[in-house]
Amino acid sequence: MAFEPAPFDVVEASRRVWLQHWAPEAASGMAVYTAILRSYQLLNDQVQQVMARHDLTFARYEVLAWLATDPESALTLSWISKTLRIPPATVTNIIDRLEDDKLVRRVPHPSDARTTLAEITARGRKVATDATEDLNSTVYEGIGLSEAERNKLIDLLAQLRTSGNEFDVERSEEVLEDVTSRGASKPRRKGRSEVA
Amino acid sequence: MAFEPAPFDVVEASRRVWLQHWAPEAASGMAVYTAILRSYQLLNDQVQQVMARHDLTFARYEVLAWLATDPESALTLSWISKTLRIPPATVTNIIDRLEDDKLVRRVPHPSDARTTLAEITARGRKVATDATEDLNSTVYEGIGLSEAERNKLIDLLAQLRTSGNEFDVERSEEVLEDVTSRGASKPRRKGRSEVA
DNA sequence: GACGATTGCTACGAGACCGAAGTAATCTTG
DNA sequence: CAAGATTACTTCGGTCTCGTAGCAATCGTC
Repeated sequence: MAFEPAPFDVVEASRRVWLQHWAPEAASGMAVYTAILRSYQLLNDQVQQVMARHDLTFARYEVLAWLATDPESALTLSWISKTLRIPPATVTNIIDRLEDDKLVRRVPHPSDARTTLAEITARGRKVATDATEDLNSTVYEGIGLSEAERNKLIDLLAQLRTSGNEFDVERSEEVLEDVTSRGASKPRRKGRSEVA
Repeated sequence: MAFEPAPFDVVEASRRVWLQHWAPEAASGMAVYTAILRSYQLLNDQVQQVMARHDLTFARYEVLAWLATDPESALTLSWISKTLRIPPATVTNIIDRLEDDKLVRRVPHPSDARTTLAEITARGRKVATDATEDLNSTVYEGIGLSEAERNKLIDLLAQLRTSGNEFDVERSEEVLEDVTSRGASKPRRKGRSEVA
């Protein structure tokens, strides 16, 4: 289960191969994708080790963490599917597992009989908190860049995501205000659970 | 199969949640991971669509592409496993599938009876070339950043990977020279297939 | 207010992925 | 040169994932 370093920098190797063997004009794009892929593998491996300690997968944790910080402690399955970009069938499976472990409960939606709410249990909240603290100290705080470099990286990736339409650029700001105001005393215009 | 944008920027939303609800000191690290994850999802989706057109998965393509540019047209399974960081059992499975499709052939190693070489076939080379051209034009050339920004991004991710020991930093340079000289007339000190 | 379109979720099945254990060949060390 | 350790690969079994199809509720439109 230990993470073994590759014998050399595969991103740089690929870049050189692309420059001399394939298409030079695609080399930087290829290197971006490969660098993102391998950075993802690196971090994902660490994340998974943390998740294993809490009997979770990252997908299950993600759902749990969003539920834990939701003011209603409940979200619709379709909201989860769209926001975390998890196919509906996979959401069903994830909620099934979380329910098996008593971390979440299915609740019918009060006004729309088609939709189901996932509601976090006290036990689920505890697991979410524990796993988050573990993640924070084990992985997130140890990512090896300065604060300025991290912000630059986050910014460049935001540009990449924006240009690739990874999220609804038009409406994002508006929804973000709503998310940010959670827990504050002022009433929110529209419940998060209703966004879907 | 169409890629649906998330309703808002989940990276930025998570960052705000971390700042106000969890641990502020872990917020930038969390945002880095989430940004990498979602950038990966964005690009991976595009890559997979290309792969599907060529009856490949990305893992199978990656193996094929390395074989296609190897001077011997052959690599040991263990080299593939270590370099592309694919577990041995998965390499076996990948080579099985590639062999089913006649894109690759298993060949015994000339001097070590334990090791097996995967050798690319003419058909495999054609598929690798077609898929690469498709990938280049469909995904890699269309990544939305300037050349300077791409290089900055590649550089930051290289720092991240270096600090996380994603590859053997000590020996990487030496091996890279070897990789780069492939196809050149001068004899290489040591065959790539022998690196393992 | 009825009917077609849409939305929300689930059941099913196939495939990718990979940990662990097993087999076989090679290396190491005395 | 004979164990014992190591290396290379495969087999097996389990989990996660997700495309497709189906069902049920709701919405939109005339």
